[in-house]
Amino acid sequence: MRIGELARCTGVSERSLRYYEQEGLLSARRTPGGHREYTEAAVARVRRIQELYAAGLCSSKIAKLLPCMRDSDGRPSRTADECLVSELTVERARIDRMIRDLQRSRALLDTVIEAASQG
Amino acid sequence: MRIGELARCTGVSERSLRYYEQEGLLSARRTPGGHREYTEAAVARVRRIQELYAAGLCSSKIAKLLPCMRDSDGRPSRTADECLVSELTVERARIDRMIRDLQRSRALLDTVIEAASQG
DNA sequence: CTTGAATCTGACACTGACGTCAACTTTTAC
DNA sequence: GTAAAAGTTGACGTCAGTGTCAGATTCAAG
Repeated sequence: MRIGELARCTGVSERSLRYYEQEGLLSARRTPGGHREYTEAAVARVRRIQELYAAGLCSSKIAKLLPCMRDSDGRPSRTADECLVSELTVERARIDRMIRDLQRSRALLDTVIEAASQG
Repeated sequence: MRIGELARCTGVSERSLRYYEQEGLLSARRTPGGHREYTEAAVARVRRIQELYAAGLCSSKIAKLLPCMRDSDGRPSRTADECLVSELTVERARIDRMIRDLQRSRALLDTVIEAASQG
């Protein structure tokens, strides 16, 4: 699978896919001519990367985290070391705060929307 | 209350407070010399602004939304019009998706953290 | 009146994921 | 073999909120 197809079937731009490779999040075999060749597993991986970006993790954190996660076609290739675990624990706390904040903001929007539909 | 005090007691930088004013999110009376004078209500307002920023709304959305919310010292000065309601509904849907995504990512982190503490 | 702390405006820098364009090469289709 | 389509690298631009610095002004205290 080449980059165009992967882009189409994940909805992620080619630019982003090359960026992911540059950041060490995604790898690809190369054709003799230098074109990227992706496996089917890349689709799930790209989706997962997007998910983690959306959760506010930066490239370097994702790069360290990915090898510790069970992939669609394999067991995790690594276990998180002590340092990574402490980083991830911090991220998890941040995510928890973020969820709480989003729920509050959602409630605020609800109030305004409801007030408009009533009044 | 001047800008330094407001910054200290909200934890938001003076730079950001001036930016909020520039974006129409926060207003202040001025002393004869031009220094900003904030009321007590500004503290709650700044916290609310930060909350909405954290929920991913941009300045212009927040600017339109704020007058429709009940403030600590007052009833909403406006009701959202049809256009704003539809924008807010879109934002609410985005927030809902974001919460779901965060919960998924949180679960992923949990799995990795737990695997490390077990194995 | 003077001094120092606080504030003012305006401009430029940064971050990080990604858009976009240029110039070139590889692959694909006929 | 040739043209079109797809891919390559590299560089620079964007956005939005904020950091930071410079130079000028105002405020509070002695």
